Amino acid sequence: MNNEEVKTTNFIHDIIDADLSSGKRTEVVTRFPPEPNGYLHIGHAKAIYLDFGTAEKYNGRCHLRFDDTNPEAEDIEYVNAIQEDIKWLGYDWGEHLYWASDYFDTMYDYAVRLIKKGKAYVCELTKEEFKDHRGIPTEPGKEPPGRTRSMEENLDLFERMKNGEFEDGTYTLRARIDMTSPNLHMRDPAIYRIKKAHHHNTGDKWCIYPMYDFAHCIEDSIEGVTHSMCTMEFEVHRPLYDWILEELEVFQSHQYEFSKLNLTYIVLSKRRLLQLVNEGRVSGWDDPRMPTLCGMRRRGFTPEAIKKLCSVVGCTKFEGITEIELFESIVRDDLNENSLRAMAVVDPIKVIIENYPEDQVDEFEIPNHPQKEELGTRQVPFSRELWIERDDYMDDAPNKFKGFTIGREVRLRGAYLATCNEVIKDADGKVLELRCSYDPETKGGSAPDGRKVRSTIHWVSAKHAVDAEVRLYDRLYTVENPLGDKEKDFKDFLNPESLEVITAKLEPMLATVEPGTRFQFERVGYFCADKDHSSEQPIFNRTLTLRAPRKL
RNA sequence: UGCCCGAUAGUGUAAUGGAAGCACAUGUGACUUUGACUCAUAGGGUCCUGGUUCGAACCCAGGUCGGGCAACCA
Repeated sequence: MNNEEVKTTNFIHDIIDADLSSGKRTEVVTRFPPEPNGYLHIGHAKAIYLDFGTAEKYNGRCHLRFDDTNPEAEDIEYVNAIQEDIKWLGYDWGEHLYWASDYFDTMYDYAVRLIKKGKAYVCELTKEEFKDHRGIPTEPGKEPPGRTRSMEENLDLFERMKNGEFEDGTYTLRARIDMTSPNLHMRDPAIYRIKKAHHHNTGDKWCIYPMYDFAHCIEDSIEGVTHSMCTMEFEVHRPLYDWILEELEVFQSHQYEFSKLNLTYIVLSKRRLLQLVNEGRVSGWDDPRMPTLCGMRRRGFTPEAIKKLCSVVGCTKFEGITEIELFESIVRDDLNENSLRAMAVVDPIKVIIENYPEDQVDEFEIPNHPQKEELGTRQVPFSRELWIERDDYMDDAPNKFKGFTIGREVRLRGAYLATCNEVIKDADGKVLELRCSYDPETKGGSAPDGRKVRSTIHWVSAKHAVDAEVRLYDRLYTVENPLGDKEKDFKDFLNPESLEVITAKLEPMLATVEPGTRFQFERVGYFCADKDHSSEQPIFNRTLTLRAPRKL
């Protein structure tokens, strides 16, 4: 899992190649333009990967630009979180951190320039009135009265809008394009509106703010962005993007659209994510079940796996839905390669090794990774009483079963071979403990006489075990596409078993690790020490189970 | 019944007029001190109808199906 993603190509890179070889462009400048009104999720990761990754591939640069043109919706609290998430993914914007609000003065001047060209006018229509004038897709619109206003009067009105002489909603500045255009976005779109709102960067300097369509292309142009990538829903806005830059006669940035990421069992709309948080369906934005980058980080997913996914799904204009299994496979591949092994028992039953001395303790040196000797070993204590998984005992087990059954010899991973002699159950038949005997000649887990055991199970010494809160996470929804049923709300498909909290028995080393450290608990799954994990209060989150084992 | 975009195995994506590949998923087998990993192996695809061409997934025409667009949001 390295930098191979930079080698990928796609239709936008084909265009860049052509632009570079034709001389249309001599460098590649991209930008990632989040609005600071929420947390970044894996859909944004695709955009970040494309924006930063493309700049990287062409030795260009990628700007981080906060698109803060709507003070009512935005909040500075998101700014740091967004930067942290981008850095976590491994990208660096260097000194190229910008704000749309940096350009408010220029945007105002540009608006005045349009008015002077007769390409913009002040419109006194209310929202509803304009809606009526705009018409519907199949019928042309009607010209608003302000369209014929003189340039001088427009200039005066616009300045008075800026000076705060009018209330919110009374006037807008509109581009004067074509009320009959088949593209609704070209029917005299609003480019400035009055909003007497405090802005986190510009304070109370402005009471008019530019609309996205006007602001975004100008931001791109000012920064010299050559290839401005966004998702498909902006495709119909592109004629307006081009129109504004052409009328302004400024640097012509170009917009390219790709389809956004969709994954089965995942919902990515900001509004719905907010609902989950507000209604307490999850513990917060960084709940490990959330598809937010902070949630996925807490869950134990790696930035490398997220980027690899973005690389593998590619970049096209086709809006499909990628199976989550692809991502899970990439995650397991990464975690299998890079996480250390440990032993933990999540559903414990007691094993007593009857012929093992009461006070004896063995320290076994067990490899941290079966295929990577260089990752070293660790000491794991063994004693007379152990915890093993409830699943690792079965009455009258078939041959294929890997675990104890009466009379069968099993390998205790890295320790000894042991045979189960007796099972003790309660009145309901629930297994309470196993009575076993071990072979002292099999230290380390192999028999001097060469006899084979088909089963190896994990264990934790009861005397040394550390109790930990372990959070077993599963898919947040029960269906592939929770938004697919028009009759039902997506929350109707919430998986009631998406979180199960248990107390597990850990090998002692695990209590001492730093929050965020990832492990494979052998034969159980991949786990990550939670951000609140400590040696006094160990907490682990399950990232994923191991690949589903074959059925018996 | 307006405009824009799209369609390649179950899913995602290559092939840019010259043998339809890859990954995930699925089936089978081998190996294993993790039922993991690894290895081997199998099945499965160009939306439809015409046209151009020696040759079409690719170019053209018409259709079908899917998505997007009517905030003073981004």
